[in-house]
Amino acid sequence: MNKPSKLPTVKSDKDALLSNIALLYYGEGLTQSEIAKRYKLSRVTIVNMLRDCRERGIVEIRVDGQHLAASSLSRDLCEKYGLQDVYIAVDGIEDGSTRRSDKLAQVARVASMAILDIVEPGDRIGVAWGETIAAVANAMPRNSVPGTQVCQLIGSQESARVPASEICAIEVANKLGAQCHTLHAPGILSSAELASALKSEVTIQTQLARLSSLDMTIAAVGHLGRDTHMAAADIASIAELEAARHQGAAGIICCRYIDGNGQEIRTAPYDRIIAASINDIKAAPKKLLVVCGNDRLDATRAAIHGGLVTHLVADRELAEALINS
Amino acid sequence: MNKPSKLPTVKSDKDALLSNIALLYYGEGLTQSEIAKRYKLSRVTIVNMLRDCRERGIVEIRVDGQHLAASSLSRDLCEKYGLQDVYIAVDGIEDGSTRRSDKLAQVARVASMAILDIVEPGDRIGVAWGETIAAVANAMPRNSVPGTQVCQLIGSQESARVPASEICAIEVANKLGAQCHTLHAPGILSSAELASALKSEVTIQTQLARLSSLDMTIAAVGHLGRDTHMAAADIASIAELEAARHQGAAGIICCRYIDGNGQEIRTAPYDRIIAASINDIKAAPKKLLVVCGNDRLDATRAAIHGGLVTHLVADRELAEALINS
DNA sequence: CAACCTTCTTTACAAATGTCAACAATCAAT
DNA sequence: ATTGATTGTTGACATTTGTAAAGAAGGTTG
Repeated sequence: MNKPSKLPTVKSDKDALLSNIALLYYGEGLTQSEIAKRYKLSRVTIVNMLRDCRERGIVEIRVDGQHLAASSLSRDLCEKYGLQDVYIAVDGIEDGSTRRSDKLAQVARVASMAILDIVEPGDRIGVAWGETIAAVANAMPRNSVPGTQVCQLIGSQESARVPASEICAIEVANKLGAQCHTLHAPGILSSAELASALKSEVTIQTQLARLSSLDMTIAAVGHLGRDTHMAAADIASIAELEAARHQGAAGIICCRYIDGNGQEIRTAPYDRIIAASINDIKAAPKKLLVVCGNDRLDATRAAIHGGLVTHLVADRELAEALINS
Repeated sequence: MNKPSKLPTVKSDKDALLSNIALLYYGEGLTQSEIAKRYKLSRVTIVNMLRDCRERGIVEIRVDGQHLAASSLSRDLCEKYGLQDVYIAVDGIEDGSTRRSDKLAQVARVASMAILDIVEPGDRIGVAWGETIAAVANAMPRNSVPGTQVCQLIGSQESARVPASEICAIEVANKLGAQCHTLHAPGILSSAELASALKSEVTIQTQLARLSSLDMTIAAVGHLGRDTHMAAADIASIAELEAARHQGAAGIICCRYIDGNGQEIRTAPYDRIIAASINDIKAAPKKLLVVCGNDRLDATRAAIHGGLVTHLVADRELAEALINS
């Protein structure tokens, strides 16, 4: 009466089985042994299947962003700075003993949930570059949003600390199931002339033009200290950073200096850089800024004042500092 | 330097903490003890918090519907019957030893994932009534879809086996964060005259009118056996069911009889019923049918042939029977 | 046929988790 | 101040889970 085939194991029939087992475990709350009995498999197999489910994104565990942005601190910050949403990563211990990497990981994780809250189908999303952005890309769960595009905001550049710029963009795109527009140019060139020439190449021009019509940006903000990402990636020299600081630079966003009011400061290596402009960012209706660490207090305020932020993700200490300043 | 308040515990600051802990546990993969240490709480507290997170929908564990509809059986059924998607619940043991309640629970769980796949923001969704629908409502995770409305398809009626019709609709609405339009009338009246009078009441008329412009329906299909839901809920008598069967009724959907081709059979208690019409269902562009059990084979085929189904959720045995028939 | 790969099983053990009961601290309000 | 409710803690315990190692079964390939 049934088909004679013993095991109907065409390729992805396995997927269907995995999903069903995931439902029993995560949904119904059955124990692994119960499931094993039911399907006449060993418990070890069930364990492996469940791991598979998580790794392959068949089950997706996500945290509701609304709740992350629900604290009173969040609301206070929204009001004080005119932001749309503020998501706060709260790290347990107050005495600063948490390592920066732990803190950053948590901020990144919160950011990744915030992103899923903010992104809408069809959005064109600009992704910047840096330690923070890399952490965010890494933390994002696989969760497609139909019709999205991801654009790389900063030219490709190697850095000891961080995967290259296009790697970040591609990872975000993969996680979102988005089409990815990479920027086929280095982030920094040796002379302004060369940069300028490159920018007039049709292909590059097209890529840069796209950045002026973004729906959303995901960026971090850097400080001007000597261990800043700009220096670590050989984009700016220590001397240039020093000079920028003297001209009032309070922060770095998308490899561009901004002053305390968020206005752009076009000083070296400004014209050797290939990246989205401050105006490109400003033009996007949704602008997510992800920041971790009190040393970025001024930079964060600057970015906000400059209209470069609509949604903020920060750690609790920074958030408190923002309120109290 | 900081605010003097010892614990910034305004109402939902706790939610923010819960989310963060959920992220560490589910996202980062930290162990409960590690989290407890980090936040200086006891492990028991963490356990409780995580339970809270799940119960309150702060973490949401969902299974990707695509994978549920990925088996070759699904694809075969889509092709054979011209359906858009078929989701199959695969219960472990083949010898039929699985209790119907277990099987139904699994089908319902699969259905609830399917629903999340199918529903789009702004949809007006009709929800029918019965054992199956109740199970689906129960299995659905809390997952809001913006701008959705839920409409009760069948008037309110008590039944020993199943929570009343409006309860099902309301539960689905709650889970989807949808506005809920209940039907303020009994499902069955003692006479056609009374039913007719009631249907001309403006309020009822408005409610019924809404049902002709649904974006999606969620229904099950009943058989004509004597333990059918229609009888259990005192909507149709055994005699009436018998009569309907003689007139060729092959199934019941939304308290309406349909013949083997899915055409409506307007026999008793047809005109004493207050519920959506077969045409209302037919008019919806997305029609999800949830069925469990081989005894509904004919009824399911009938509903499909009548154009009352675009998406199907079924258990594996039924799915195989549909393929082999 | 033999070698090999993949997949699942069994067994065993260590670690993590859920749960209980009894107890402390805090806060509100009588 | 006493009472009660809430919230979290401790310690103890049984269960569940993750993981490793060794082997069986089936299919593929040279």
